[in-house]
Amino acid sequence: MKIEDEIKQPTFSDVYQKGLINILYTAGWIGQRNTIQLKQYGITAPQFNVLRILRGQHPKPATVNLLIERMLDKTSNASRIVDKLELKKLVTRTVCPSNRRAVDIRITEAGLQLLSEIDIVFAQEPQLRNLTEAEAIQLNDLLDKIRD
Amino acid sequence: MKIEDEIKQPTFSDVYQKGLINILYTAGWIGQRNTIQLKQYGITAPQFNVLRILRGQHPKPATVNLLIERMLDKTSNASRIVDKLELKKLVTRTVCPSNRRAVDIRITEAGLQLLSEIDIVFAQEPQLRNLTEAEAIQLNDLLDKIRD
DNA sequence: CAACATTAAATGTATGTACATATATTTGCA
DNA sequence: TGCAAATATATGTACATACATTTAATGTTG
Repeated sequence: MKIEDEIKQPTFSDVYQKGLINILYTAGWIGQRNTIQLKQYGITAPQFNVLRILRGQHPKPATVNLLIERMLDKTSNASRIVDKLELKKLVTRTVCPSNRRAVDIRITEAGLQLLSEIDIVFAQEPQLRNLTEAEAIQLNDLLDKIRD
Repeated sequence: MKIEDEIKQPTFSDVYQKGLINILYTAGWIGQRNTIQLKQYGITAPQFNVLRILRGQHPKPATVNLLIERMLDKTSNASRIVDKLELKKLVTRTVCPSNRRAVDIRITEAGLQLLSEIDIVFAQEPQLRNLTEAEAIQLNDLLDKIRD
């Protein structure tokens, strides 16, 4: 559905303004779908994001700093997201031996197991399925260009 | 900058997965810029969004339901965003005479004045300035197609 | 018209975002 | 060496998100 109809705004000042709104709206639309899918696994989208970063590092640990660098939303509070994951036994947190200011965060076996379950479900229901491969590449190029 | 470098993830499972992450990341990037600009006017992005909807209705009132319909994030809590705007005297809230369950929300003169100031600043610093008009149109088409 | 369902908004709770500040550790250098 | 600056993380506060529940008004129907 066209963005004009989605938010019931018949006109925009120009196509740039419209593009801006469209990115924000579409991101919210995707985020909501993700939230719903993740809910049945008892985690939120930022928690899922952190778990995937930790799996990428596994079996090496990550620090809070590394998580902040790689999170989609760099200003969010990684400490408290790790708190929640630790409560669910999906990650461990130990003082880094070589730098006692830092904290080594590791994904647990339970965390890896949970991610692999979610992977299967997400793979079965591919996102952006409406785009051809060429269109998906085009989209990536346009988005990268916006942030130049 | 390419999304691979932004979040330091050298590869993605496919170009669709990459596009998905790219939309979420770019939306966050835009949102952060907006937040910073709006901060000097003492309002947040959702509050700004609600004010613009109310200006679109002006001088007619809007209900909370209408706001929810038109907000970029439809699941957010419009009641409490209106609370904050009312405290700042940017909107008024009166019981709707024809349906005493509903509330008529109107933007005040101060609210209109604030929006016109922000408009000037935003117009001077156009968003998506790196795209040509043709590219912006292409982007809108791709995003609309994703949500089909 | 009374009882129940529906609708509109507000409120409660857990989590996350944004940002300032605090605490502990390490580093650099006078 | 000792002390200030820098670094790594945690904590506090205000606001927003997500969603369940509550309150009040309006519709509906036997």
